Amino acid sequence: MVRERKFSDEDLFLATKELLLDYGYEGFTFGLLAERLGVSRSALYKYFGNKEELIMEFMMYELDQFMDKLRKINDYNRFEDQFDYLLELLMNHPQIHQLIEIGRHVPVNNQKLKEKNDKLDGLHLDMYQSLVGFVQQGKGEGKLKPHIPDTLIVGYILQSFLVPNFAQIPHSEWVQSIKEIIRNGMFTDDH
Amino acid sequence: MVRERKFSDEDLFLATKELLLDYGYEGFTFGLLAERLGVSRSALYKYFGNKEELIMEFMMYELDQFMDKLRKINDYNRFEDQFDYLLELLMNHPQIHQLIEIGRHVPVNNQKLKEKNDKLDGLHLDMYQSLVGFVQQGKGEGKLKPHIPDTLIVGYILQSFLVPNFAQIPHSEWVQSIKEIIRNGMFTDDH
Amino acid sequence: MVRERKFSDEDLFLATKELLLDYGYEGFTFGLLAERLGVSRSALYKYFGNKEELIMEFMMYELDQFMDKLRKINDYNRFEDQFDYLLELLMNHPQIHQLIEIGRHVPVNNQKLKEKNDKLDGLHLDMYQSLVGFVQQGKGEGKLKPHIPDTLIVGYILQSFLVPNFAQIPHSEWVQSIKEIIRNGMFTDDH
Amino acid sequence: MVRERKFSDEDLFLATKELLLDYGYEGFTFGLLAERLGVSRSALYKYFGNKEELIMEFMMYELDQFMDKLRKINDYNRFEDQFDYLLELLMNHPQIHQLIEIGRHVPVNNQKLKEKNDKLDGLHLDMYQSLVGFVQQGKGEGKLKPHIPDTLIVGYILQSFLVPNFAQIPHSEWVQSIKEIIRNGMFTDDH
DNA sequence: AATGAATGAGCGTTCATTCAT
DNA sequence: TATGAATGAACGCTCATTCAT
Repeated sequence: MVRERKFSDEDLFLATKELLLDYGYEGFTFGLLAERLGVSRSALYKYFGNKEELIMEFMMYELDQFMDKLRKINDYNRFEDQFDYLLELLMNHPQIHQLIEIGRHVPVNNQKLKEKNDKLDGLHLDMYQSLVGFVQQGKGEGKLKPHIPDTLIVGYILQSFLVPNFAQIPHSEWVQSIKEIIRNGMFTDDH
Repeated sequence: MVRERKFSDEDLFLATKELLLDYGYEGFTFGLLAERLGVSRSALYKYFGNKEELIMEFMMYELDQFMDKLRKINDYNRFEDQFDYLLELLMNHPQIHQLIEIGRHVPVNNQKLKEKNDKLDGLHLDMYQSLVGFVQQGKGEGKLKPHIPDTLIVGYILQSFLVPNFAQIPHSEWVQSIKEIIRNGMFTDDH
Repeated sequence: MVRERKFSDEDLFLATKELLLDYGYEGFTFGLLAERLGVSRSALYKYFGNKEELIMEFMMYELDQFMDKLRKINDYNRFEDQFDYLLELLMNHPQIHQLIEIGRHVPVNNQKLKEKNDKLDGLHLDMYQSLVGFVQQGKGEGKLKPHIPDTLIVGYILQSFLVPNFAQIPHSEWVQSIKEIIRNGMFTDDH
Repeated sequence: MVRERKFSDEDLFLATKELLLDYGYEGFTFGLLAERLGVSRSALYKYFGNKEELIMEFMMYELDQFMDKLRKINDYNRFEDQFDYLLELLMNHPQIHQLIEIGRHVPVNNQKLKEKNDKLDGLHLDMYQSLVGFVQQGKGEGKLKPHIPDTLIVGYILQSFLVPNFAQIPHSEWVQSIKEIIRNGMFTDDH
């Protein structure tokens, strides 16, 4: 009964993700996105009322997916296992932190957007609490140093995956090293 | 005899720095800069052919200054002292990494720009090598774990200062904790 | 056997009228009209080639209806009765003049439209002549001042109903006053 | 020291006036205006922050000029003379009423605009009061019929000059007839 | 007959950049 | 050296219009 769409939501969200990471919020334009999808700029407005809305929807889509996986951290009882699971997860979603930062740049002008933003904040909070919960479990088990602020630990772990791997170190080695730094730092023990 | 310039390079670069950090690359405009300097937009074109060039020049200026200080790391013989000096330095230039990231967003369109970009890459390399030298000294002294890639160590240290301090942890405590994570990780020793 | 239309011409023209009066020619959009009719925008194109055409058709429909009533003016023999009938009629179609003005804004781009426009002008002429006929009858009966141009009299009567009633004078009083001005002017007789 | 302007404010306001009358508020575009002035659209933004502002400024300019002349109505003592002066004035500014109506369409979004709007409302009020004063003087002198609402008299006089002169009746005759209708209506006295 | 998908022209607006003085 | 005037490309967005089902 009707023409077939030239692009799926997945296509669009994937392109959005790449462009956002490459150009940031300001640098992201409908022109860029439309070009990448092979459609006209105006076509995008059929699905998203405006730029903010598009990015908000994308953020929710992305965070939703991430949260589904993050919540599975509670399938593990021991902190060590949770830690392994978390790092594995972050490895596969290395830019989640960066995306969230970009999301903070979205100006919230109207009611409709405000609702989306609140929903997004909710997801954000979920994630944060999930991670703080994990940190506290670690401290409770005596595994994490108690005097380091929770927020620093959380931020640090997220940030770790943003270190650019210029020298193209093989992935597994890179991750192993990150894990080790997080666990035991960079310094040897004989100090 | 000749009219005096209404603004110095220092003024200009300082304003540029603040604006870049506040608004990002896309948000940075000649209008903002001119306004802050109290001159007309077109006046800026006497000194910088275009926006990219201006930012490139600024980057070089900034990196140059930073490198002058970074090179002083060699005034110290012991790795531990170098480490302390480096962290102190980074603490006072927390945005150096961020600025470099912004610099990466500058599109390189023409030859002239390409030359500047290469020059900047050169400085970048200097900095990188200086830091890698420091890392190797640390490894040589048996202080740094030898199996962690040099580039990861360098990147990690730089990145550390970008973890956002949302919870407003006092600065000295925050820095101490960062140092400790870098040195000895987040985990306790009883493992 | 065939699918039934989801909206009648009457529905459509009524909606068009309201929207035109509310939003003017520029503010009138297919989107608004489609929404009010509960159909898709593209459905409208089955019946009207384009926006201008639609408005033209509407104008003709509207003028036709009005003319049917206006022609009844000839049911009356005496000018006075015709005058009363006319004012009554205009009172009940106060926007007819306004709609005609809006109609003038429609750009006539192509041949097909030009034909419609000519047809509309024809109707317009009918109306005009009908009114001029009325005026001449008035002059023939010695009721209307012979030296005032026919077209001014016609235009004036039509225009009278467009004076905005900002002060919310009650309708009957307003109309009575208009009638009086038309008949005997604003000035008292003692001059 | 600087390039010469390609158009004066007078040029611009004149073009604005014509376009507003031809196309209405919605139909008026920067593209149209720029084209008529022979400059680029963006050049206009040097002088007017946005469309609303431009139209507001124009309105004030236009009303200011009109008010300067309207105020001179008080140079005359007798109502009859005032009446003659007023009609003469309106003849030379036939669209003033129409322009004000268009002015009402301008959406007032921000503070700066609100101020301009208030100023405009002030001018508007001046004009209205000036005219109502004139009407009351006429009633006081027993020249105007006391039972016709002031606002209708004012509106009617303003509206009179909007009757389109399709038949191209010579100007002086047209005006004389309008005057007569206003004074003594369309009807002869023998009724 | 009717639909949702898509396009393209145009709008208001911003901004880097060039021009003429 | 510095300026205000002007341009043109691009942006976010709207809407009449066409397409394919």
